[in-house]
Amino acid sequence: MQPYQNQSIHIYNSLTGKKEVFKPIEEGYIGMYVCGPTVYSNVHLGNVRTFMSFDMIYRYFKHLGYKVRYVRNITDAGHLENDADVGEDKITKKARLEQIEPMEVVQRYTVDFHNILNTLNFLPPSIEPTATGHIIEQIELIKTIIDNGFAYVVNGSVYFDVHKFNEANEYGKLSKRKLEDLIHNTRALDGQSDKKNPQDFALWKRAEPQHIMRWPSPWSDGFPGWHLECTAMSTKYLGDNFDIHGGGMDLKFPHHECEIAQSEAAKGISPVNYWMHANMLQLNGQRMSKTTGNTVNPHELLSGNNTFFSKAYSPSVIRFFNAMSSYRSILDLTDDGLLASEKGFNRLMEAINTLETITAGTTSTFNVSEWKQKCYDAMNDDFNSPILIAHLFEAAKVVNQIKDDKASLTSEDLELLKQTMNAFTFDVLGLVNVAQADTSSEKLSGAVELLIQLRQEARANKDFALSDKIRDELAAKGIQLKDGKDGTTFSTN
RNA sequence: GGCGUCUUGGCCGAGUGGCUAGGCAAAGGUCUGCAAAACCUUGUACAGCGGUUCGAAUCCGCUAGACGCCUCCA
Repeated sequence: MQPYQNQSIHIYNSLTGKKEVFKPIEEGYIGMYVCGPTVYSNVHLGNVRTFMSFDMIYRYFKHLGYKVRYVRNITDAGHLENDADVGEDKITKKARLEQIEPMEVVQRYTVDFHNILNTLNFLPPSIEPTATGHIIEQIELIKTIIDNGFAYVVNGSVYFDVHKFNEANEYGKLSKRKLEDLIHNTRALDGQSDKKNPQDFALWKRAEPQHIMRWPSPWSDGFPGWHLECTAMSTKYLGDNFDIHGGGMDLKFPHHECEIAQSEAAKGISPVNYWMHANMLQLNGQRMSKTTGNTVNPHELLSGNNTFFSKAYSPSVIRFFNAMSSYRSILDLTDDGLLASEKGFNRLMEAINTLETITAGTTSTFNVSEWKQKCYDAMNDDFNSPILIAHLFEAAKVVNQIKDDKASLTSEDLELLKQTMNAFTFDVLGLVNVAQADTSSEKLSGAVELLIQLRQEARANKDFALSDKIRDELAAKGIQLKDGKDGTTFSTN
């Protein structure tokens, strides 16, 4: 019996606009695809937020005992910048600027991407396929779409015929757009396009001579369209119809809309049962933007080397901050918000450390099993991590009350509380107990313990000048002494 | 301009047609040689104006504002 058999998850499905009961295609197994980064520069912090939310979702599924195949791609072939593009994609443009090979750019930023995610305690996906590794699959997919009459070839490029597709299908059902509206509201293009209609999108693009990344195909030496790679890779590893497809809200249109169209045109079935979209990350109430300079990258956030925040924030604090709001809400990154999260996070960690030191009583004044189910209910309700955290704080309060002899738990309940706290805090939310790791350094704690003892003696002799000196000098070094009932402890910050 | 989302206490941030999270900050208290830290306690908010309802912050309409996509930036 797996834990998921006792839980009923509801997921907000972007396709229907409703929370729906989650039922995997195959019981006990989940196929989940999330659009990964384009590795032509440092990964965008907003992108990291999306991946962080899906990391938490992945962790929760695993916690429930599901076998999850989580596929997150690497877009290393670049994608077209716009319709008027003469065949140069983002990756080659960057490479030329830096005078290096495109695959060198890809390699550098892929490594960088992984470093950041490791630092932030992400679980690696089950498969991390690259676009360049699936050119053949993409070519095959294009052939099928052409054979089915939904794409046409012009000058060595292949375009998806949106109008033809829309005759018997519904283009726009995910983003709630109507083709007629798109037609009326599409800006006049510069007329250089080979496309029959502005709404059509490229499946294959002929490479211009200066384009370095290119592959042979039946139509031309060229490269695949951006929307195609996700369709090719998701269906290859998860099947023509799979459970969950996620990504950032900005990908809903046109990217995900085009994925649906490609799949339906090629296979005749809708590819995804549950579409999930993480909302955007803002910086001080404004959209992050390179052009206006209102942007901070993950390295700068973690190092504190930026002009937006008063200090560096630890990976767990960043994760905690993210989990304090819903993945479907716009999240505004601010110094005040991060500071508040840091304090809250530290308080939670203190309570979890205290939990290891308290002892069981003969009765329970707190219903642990009921509380435990509330934690699950929170996550079952479209992964409502803010509610989960509220429950964790409720438990933290109980722990502190037990420490003050104002509450008690039987040993069974205490054990259950420990297990549940740890499971949700560390396994599901992916937090790391930094404070504990810091103070476990033996040399440091040995030295500080000695100072604590000397200060204790000074205090006993009422030599407060010395005792305060020890306290203040340590504080200046970032070591805080905490006088409690049962002696003095310390923490580093 | 089109389509869509949102507007909650000092700040952040969940949620629900009546039982009104949580965090941060604040105030009071406990502890302490004094502090700090920690802990305890307190705090009735839902943009504005109408409407539906026994009852709305929660449903409907209008207004104002913010944001997103449509157009390179995730």
